[in-house]
Amino acid sequence: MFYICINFKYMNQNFSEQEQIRRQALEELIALNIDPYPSDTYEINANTEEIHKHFPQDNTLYQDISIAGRLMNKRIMGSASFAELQDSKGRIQLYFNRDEICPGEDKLMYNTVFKKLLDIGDIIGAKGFVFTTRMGETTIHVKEFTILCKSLRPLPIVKKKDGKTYDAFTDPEQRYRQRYVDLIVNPHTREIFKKRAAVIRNIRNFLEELGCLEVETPVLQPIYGGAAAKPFKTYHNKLDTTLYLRIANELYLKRLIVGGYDGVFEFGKDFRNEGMSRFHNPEFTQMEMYVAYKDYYWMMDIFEEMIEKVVIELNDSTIIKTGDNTIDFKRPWKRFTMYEVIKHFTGEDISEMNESELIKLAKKLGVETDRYMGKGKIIDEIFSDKCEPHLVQPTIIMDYPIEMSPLAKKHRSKTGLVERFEVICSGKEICNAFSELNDPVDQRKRFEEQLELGRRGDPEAMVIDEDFIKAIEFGMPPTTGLGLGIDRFAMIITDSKSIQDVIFFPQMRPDK
RNA sequence: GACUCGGUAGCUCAGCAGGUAGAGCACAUCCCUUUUAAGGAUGGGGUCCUGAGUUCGAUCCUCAGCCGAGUCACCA
Repeated sequence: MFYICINFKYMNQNFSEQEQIRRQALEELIALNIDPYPSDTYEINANTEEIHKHFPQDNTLYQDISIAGRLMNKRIMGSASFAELQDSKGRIQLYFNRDEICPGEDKLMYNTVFKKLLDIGDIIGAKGFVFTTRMGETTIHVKEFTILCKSLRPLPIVKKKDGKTYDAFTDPEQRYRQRYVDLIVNPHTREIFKKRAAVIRNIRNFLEELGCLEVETPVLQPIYGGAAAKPFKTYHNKLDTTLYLRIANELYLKRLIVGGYDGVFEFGKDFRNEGMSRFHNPEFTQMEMYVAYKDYYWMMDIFEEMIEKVVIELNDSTIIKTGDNTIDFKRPWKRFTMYEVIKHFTGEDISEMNESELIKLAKKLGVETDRYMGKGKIIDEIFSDKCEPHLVQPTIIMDYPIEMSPLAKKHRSKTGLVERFEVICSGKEICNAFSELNDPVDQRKRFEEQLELGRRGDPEAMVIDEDFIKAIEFGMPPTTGLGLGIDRFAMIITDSKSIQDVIFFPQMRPDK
């Protein structure tokens, strides 16, 4: 009669059979005086990547190794068995032989501990030597193993053969909600986040070499500003005041330029209480930088240089395949003014148009407008709708209408425009930059125009930041600033379809 | 927010004119001293997303809800 002894303790707790069995194995280990969660350091002197890199060529190496990782597979063949160990670098096969694990009469470590009590997902340490099996696979001949952590939940087992993947753990919801499982089981996911980290590291190095100071500014702000967006609102009890989670870093970073730094930058989370999509997560990472005594032309050059360098560093080439597009980041990129690019894609010269003519044009082009949209916003709509999606290669679009850029400096020669540029790539904006407005009188006027837009109903109109005006009344040197969406850029670099693929824990509805 | 698709075992999925479910992997028992997604045999495992309705009977049909994915709309 078939019979499994399941401990009563676990019967009524809604554990699945596999969870019950693992909990029982845990108890049996304890009963055998084996600590399933030992605290000592486990000394390691090899990793899977190194072994695979050097071993078959020089088989005198790795004859006395100690390695640790997660058990990902077990193939028991009687008194000789194979398993797979996964560490942070990759995987390697382990060979277990009963009489070597247990040289004496007592075969417990092999027959019971290895064969029965060790499960896929457990973390173990192994000591032994590396050899090549008859099948030609580099393998660790294990002479001794140690349980470092018992796993109580079964892991999805992804298998591969001839480049085909079986039983892949692919359900996006589960991958995002249980990112730890995704990371264990899908090596590609770990690579994406290493690349993301490398993007940030390379940008940071570049900016430090440029002489900029990395700074941190408040996330909790009494007045949000620096962008057109809806904020998250929160409350500080002791101060009895409403605070907002920042939507941009801009106004604080410019205060630091007022304070006398020549260049500052910040990698920061910004928060926008708006829709979510594969391009939008409520919290996202932005790098903003401000450099004194420079203008937006200088920034265009520096940004091109920085991105080209980062792409080469990560990719060994300036060419990146992303989605259906092949993008070449090689300098110099094409540069157009906004009016030029609109003329190019719509055939319309809008440079002399007033608001009502623009509304008429938008209608003609099938671009929706709202009552509260000002001239700048309508132009932006036309651009976003009719031009942006066509711009695949990195392209600098410059000289924006003044109405949609309340923090940018008036253009030195073109009336009605500001010295602002964006870089569009793969149909999406990846950065936004200007010659910063440092005329406090003009700045106050611009804020007031925003108030007017707010009165007309624009939910994203900016509010006046009196302290910021005060700061620039003390005098801010001519400055150029730039914001780079790190998530969006990481999507391009890692060929990810969704922003959720480049954020470890994307925002999800609470799990029910 | 609108539309489309989906939610069945730990994982990947099948199923059904409406008669309370299947496969592979994983798991368990036994056999097996170099196997390669995958040795052999046997076996256990499911509130078929939730709730209501239709029905003798619903995993399946209807309605509502929850969650997710994709497309579109807005912000980066």
